[in-house]
Amino acid sequence: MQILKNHPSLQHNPLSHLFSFPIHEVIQLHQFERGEWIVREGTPPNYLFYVLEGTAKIYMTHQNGKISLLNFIMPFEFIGEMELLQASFYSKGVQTSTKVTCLAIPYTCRDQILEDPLFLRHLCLFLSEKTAKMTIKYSTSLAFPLENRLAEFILQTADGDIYKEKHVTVCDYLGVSYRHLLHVLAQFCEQQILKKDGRYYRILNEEALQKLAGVLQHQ
Amino acid sequence: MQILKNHPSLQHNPLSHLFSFPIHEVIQLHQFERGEWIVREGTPPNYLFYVLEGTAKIYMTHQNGKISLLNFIMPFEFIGEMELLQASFYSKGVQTSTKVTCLAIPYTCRDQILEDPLFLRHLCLFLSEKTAKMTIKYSTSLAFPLENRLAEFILQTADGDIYKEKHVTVCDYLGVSYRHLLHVLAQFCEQQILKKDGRYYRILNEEALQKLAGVLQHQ
DNA sequence: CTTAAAATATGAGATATCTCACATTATTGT
DNA sequence: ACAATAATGTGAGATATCTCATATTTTAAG
Repeated sequence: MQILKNHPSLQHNPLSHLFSFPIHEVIQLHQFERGEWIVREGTPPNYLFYVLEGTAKIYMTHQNGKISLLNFIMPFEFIGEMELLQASFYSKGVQTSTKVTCLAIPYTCRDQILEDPLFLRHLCLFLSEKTAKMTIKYSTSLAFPLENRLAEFILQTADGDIYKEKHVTVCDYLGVSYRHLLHVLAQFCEQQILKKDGRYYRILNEEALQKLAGVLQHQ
Repeated sequence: MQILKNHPSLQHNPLSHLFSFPIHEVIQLHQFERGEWIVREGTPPNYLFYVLEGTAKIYMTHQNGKISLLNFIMPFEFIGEMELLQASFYSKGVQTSTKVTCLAIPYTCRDQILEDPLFLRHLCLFLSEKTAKMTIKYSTSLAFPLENRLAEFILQTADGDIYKEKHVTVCDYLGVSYRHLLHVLAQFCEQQILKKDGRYYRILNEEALQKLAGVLQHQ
């Protein structure tokens, strides 16, 4: 992790207008390498982060050794906001998938931050969307088999007609075993929906995927 | 649904201190009978509700006809806060399980409400907890079989050593089929963990349930 | 009190998903 | 360039969970 000083993003940062005090005096710019842990599971961070560039993954480990990939974090999302609000919150692990640049506001400003109505409203909106997405994930995970959820995931993450996500990541994300993920992918290939092309999969029949994903229909 | 006028709860309501304007001038007291729908799925409400007494259930219907019972709503929780924040939010259905009394703030006050820092902070905290709970539900639902999740649910809802939740509700809540729920309950009976007593189940071996629930271990 | 609707119950067979064991290929750190 | 680690791939058998069909009992509505 690296702290960038005197970087232009600091003066004209996208959060400053949410605060009534001169946030640029305390805000920092942190840069993480790919694969670094921004937050270690169980250890609350000392900053509220706001991602400017890059993506990361939120993980948690269960007693039985299973690992859940709870979500991807994208630019313009917060990290550490739940620990800021509730000191007792159990921190999930956050690991970068790419190089990540983010704004970092030290928790020492907690009281000031949590009194700014513009910021709080922004945070409410963020949390509301976060809840809504997680609720959808929860309910679809119970109501539909992998076939449908994977179809949606492939459509969401494909680059043109090429699907190339890492299996290990995907099975943590969709909450199924590696074995079963491969099994359903093989099924898609048999049905001529996908075609394995070396290390990638090529989408042969996008309509079929859309049909499978369509039944999830979350508004 | 009934609107109670001039009720003492209105003057000394637990929300008034969160607002900088005289909320008691606009706040109402609504009372719903058992089984009534406070919010119809897909139809945003016109009020922000705050439950004072009673409990309710949040439902959503999937394309394939499956119904998810997303959560129980307890006293001192909000209803309709997500629609208040995001007009585009798809409303889930909310049905009372008992008689429910709640404070109702008309959406016409939206702009005033969403500028009050104390209220916003309270709402952030509420949403943060809501997200955290849903995240736990999501990840445990994927990582553990019904056996463990049901054990926890029985411990949470039992009245002394008597478990008497409705099967239909429970299988919507835990996201499994009715058939499978009965199957696992029968297993518990075989293992002498429960004993069916007419319409109820009696807990014979609480330690066994605690052991099963223990592996969920969410901090 | 009667009837319709909801909830409970059970069997049997299908399917989705998991575990484990093991082999092969990338990727990464030194 | 090499070794260690991570990721991929496959088979076989077990288990969790679902679907459907059908019967009985309880609850709610008129």
